[in-house]
Amino acid sequence: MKEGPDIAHVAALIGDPARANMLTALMGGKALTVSELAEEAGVTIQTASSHLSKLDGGGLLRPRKQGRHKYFSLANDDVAHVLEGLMGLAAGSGRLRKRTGPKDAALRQARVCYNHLAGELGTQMFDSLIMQGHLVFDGDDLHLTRSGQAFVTELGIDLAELRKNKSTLCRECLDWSERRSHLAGSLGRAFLSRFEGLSWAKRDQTTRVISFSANGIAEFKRLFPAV
Amino acid sequence: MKEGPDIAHVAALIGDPARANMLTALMGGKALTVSELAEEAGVTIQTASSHLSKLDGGGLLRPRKQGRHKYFSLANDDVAHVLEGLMGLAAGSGRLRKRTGPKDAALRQARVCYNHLAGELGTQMFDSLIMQGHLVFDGDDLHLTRSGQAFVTELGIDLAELRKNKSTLCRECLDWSERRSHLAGSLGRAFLSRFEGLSWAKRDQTTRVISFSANGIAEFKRLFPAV
DNA sequence: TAGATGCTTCGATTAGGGTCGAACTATGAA
DNA sequence: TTCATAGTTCGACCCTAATCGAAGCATCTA
Repeated sequence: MKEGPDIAHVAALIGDPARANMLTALMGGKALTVSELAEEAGVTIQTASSHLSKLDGGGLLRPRKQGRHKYFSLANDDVAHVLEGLMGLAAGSGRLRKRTGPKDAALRQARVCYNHLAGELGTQMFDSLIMQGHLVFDGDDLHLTRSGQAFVTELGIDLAELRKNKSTLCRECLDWSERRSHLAGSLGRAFLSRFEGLSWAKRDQTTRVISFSANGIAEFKRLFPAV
Repeated sequence: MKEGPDIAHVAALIGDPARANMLTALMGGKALTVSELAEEAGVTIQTASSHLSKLDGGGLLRPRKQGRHKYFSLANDDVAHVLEGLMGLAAGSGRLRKRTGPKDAALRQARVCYNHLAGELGTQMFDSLIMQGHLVFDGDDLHLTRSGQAFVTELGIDLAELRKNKSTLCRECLDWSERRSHLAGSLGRAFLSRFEGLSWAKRDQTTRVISFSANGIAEFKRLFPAV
């Protein structure tokens, strides 16, 4: 009847509670096994298996077999982007899964969004990088300037290694809690893993919260002063 | 079980074919009545009414009563943004509702995305505005420069009037066909309606196609030269 | 007031899909 | 080879939600 892509099918895939739980869990960035995702979703392994094959069929996931384990992660940044958008809508219409608790505050401050830093600190980092001229918009794309290249290298990130990766280096991602952009792409990932490597930050394994050490937050504020 | 917004509920709302058809129709930007939407979705009026109250309850729609008619439009740009994102995913996974036909080509060239110009011409306009320095990124937000203000005023757009509106003036919106940004926000709307006012462009009432006149396309290319 | 039109509500039907138990396949360990 | 663990497939059950007819409410026209 109508032209254009079949939006209902994808949305229906995300629309089942069990599958939505799995996808939300995968927003943590870590690849998870079928059993782990079953646990997350609160269903049996058979059910989870069925859901995962549907999600995979819809192009939302990227499966990888390793021995007798099967790992799933989100297919790409676009998927993560849409999921964040949906979270924004859900949060906007005032529906939270649980009442706002202390954990939510932590989530708002710093959380992982499919591998990179999101929340207040995420947007602060993004704004600061722009303001310092390390990152500029080139039309629609984000571009790391010469000064930016020096900056990240100084921090101990291997740019040459990152560029080998076929995925985009810099990319903006909309934050559902902040309603502002933060940095995604392989550079976004690299930042977060560097913070972890320096022991500035640590991911909670079950929630998506990222907790910074006292020293870590100080170093962070030094590198990325608020605008 | 998990923290964060209830993504499944919103996604499930979009995930029903009838509702997805309605939302897609509303991406055209025009407010539509219950009966019109029922027609679009291919269901009876009762069914449509039920669907619409659910969508409204989920915060996706903005209803307005006018006499014995009830008009619905999308609640805001965020909703349109998520829908475009979903279309991108659906298109990416190779699912089109119908085989690609001649109408699709027209859709790719210029279509309406919830009120503003999308497609090739949309991204061309956006890139051109950036390149000419009429539009700049200010952190995460888009900003109309002094030269840009002169530019749009010259074109006959009343900026003072637009600013009275509470919604954002400039905003970027990701295009599912082009995978690039185009201009949304009240300025984006104003551009499109100005093009219509000047008889440069005309919207098809049933599809989302925007057709430019020969003169219109010439003026457009003059104002927004390709980069 | 009477009639027509647009929409909502109620109730009954029905189909699609989520769920899990049980059986089966595949990989790894001993 | 034998056992254990991870995941898939099959089949049956069951529940939600989409659907529409019929009746009711609201608004406009004459």
